[in-house]
Amino acid sequence: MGRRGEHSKLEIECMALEAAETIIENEGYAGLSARKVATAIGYTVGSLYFVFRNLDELVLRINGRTLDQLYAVLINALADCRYPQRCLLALGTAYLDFAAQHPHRWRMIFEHRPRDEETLTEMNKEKMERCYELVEKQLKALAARPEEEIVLAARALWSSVHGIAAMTITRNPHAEDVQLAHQLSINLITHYLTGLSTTDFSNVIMQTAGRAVDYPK
Amino acid sequence: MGRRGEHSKLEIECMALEAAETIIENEGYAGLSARKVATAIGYTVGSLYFVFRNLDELVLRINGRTLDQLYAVLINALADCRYPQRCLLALGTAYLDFAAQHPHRWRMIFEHRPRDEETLTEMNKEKMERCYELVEKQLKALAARPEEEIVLAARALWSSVHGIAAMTITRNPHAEDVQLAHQLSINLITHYLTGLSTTDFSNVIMQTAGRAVDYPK
DNA sequence: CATTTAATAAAACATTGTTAAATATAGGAA
DNA sequence: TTCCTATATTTAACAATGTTTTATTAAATG
Repeated sequence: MGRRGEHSKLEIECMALEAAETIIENEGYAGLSARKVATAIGYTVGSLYFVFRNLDELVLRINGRTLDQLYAVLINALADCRYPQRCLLALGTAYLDFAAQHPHRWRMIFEHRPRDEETLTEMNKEKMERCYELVEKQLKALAARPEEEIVLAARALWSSVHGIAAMTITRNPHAEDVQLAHQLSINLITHYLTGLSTTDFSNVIMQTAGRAVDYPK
Repeated sequence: MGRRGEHSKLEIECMALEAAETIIENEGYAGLSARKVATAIGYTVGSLYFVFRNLDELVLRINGRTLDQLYAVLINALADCRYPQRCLLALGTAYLDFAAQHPHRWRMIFEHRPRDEETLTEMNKEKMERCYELVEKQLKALAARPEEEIVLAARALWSSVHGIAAMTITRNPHAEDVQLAHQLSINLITHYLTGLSTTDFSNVIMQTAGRAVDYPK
C-alpha cells in the first residue's frame, strides 16, 4: 500500500531484471509475464510500467546484459591462449559453452521480436559488433591482410560459429549436442583458417553488385 | 448459419494454411492470430480447432511446407551447376535468397516455440536433415573421404551458411544485407573447401568425449 | 497539523488461445 | 412432405495476457 521510497526506481529496475532473468533461465521466454515478474519482486504489475516503457524494453535490457556477460566470457577465454589460431578456437568454444549454459537467455537475444525493431538494432547491435572485433583482432595477428578482407573473414567466421550453435544447441541441450557443436566449431575454424592461409586473396575479384559473381577458384 | 459440408475438412485445412501463410508473409508471426485466420477464410474461430489441435500445430504445418519449398529451391539450384564446388556455392546462394525472399516464414522455422518441443523436433527434423544430405552428396563428389568426415563437414558447412543468414538477413532485409550475405557465404565456402582439400584428416585425432580436445594443427 | 506530491496498488480494457455450449442445416426415415 | 437426428458451425464463455487509467496511501513540505 504505497510504501514510498522503500526502493529507489533504480533498485526496482535491477530487482525486476534479475527476477525476469531467473524466470527466463528456468522457464524460458514463454514463461515470462509482467505479473510474474512483479510479484517476484513484491510489487504489483502497474509498478513495472513505472520503470519500463513495456515488456519489450525489459527484454531488451536483459538481452543487453546477456551480451555483456557473453563478451566477458569471450575476453576471459582469450586469457588462456597465446597463438591466434588457438585464440579463435577458444572463442568458438567459449561461445558454444555460454550458449549451452544459458540456452534460453542466449536464444532470446535472437528470437525476441520487439514491436519496433529499430530501437533494438541500434541498442544491442553494437554489443554484437564487439564480438566480430575480437575475431578481427585475432585474424590480424594471424596474417597481414587488407582491412576489408579481415572484416569479411571475421564476420563469416563468427556467423558460422553462431550458426553451429543455433543448429546444434537446442533449448534444452544434451551433453552430446554440446560435444557435437564443439567438434563442428573446431572443424570449421580449422579448415577455414587453412583455406584462408593458402589463398592469395589479392587475385580474387568479387563483383556482386550486379549479381555477376566471379567465384574464386 | 452452419453451411454444412460446403468445404471438406481437408479443404478448410488447406485454406487456413494458405491464409495463415499470407498473414505471416505480410505481418510476420506477431501478426498471426486464430481469429484473423478464421475470418480470412470466412469461418469463425471455433472451426479452426475442428481442423487443428491448436495454433502450434498450424504453425508446425506451415513450417513443414516452408521447409518443403526450401528443399525444392535447393534441388532446383543444383540443376544449373556441374562441379561440386559450384554446386555447394549455389546451394548457399539459394538458401540465402530463399531466406531473403521469405524472411518471416524462414525465421519462424527456427524461432517458433511450440508448447511441446518434442513433436516439432520429430516432425520437421527430418526435413532439415535432407539439407545436410544435399551438402554431403556434393562433398562426396569432391573427394573420397570417410563417411564420418563427410557428415561432419556437411553439418559444419551448412550450419555456417545458416549462421550467415541468421546474422545478416533481418526480418526486413535490405538489398545490401543480402549482398553482404552472399559475399560472406562465398567467402566461407571457398576457404573452407580449400582448407578441407589441403588437410590430411586421417592424422587428426579428436577425443572430445573426455573434453580433452587435440586440435588439428 | 494540513496540503501537496509522488509511489504504489487496484481496477478496468482490449486482445489473445482455447473450450464448452448453443444453433441451425443436411440427409435420411416415417 | 415432415420430422428427427447427427454434426458442422457459430456463439458465448473462460482464463491469461500486456497496457492504461483511476484510486489510494505514505512521505515531504509548509
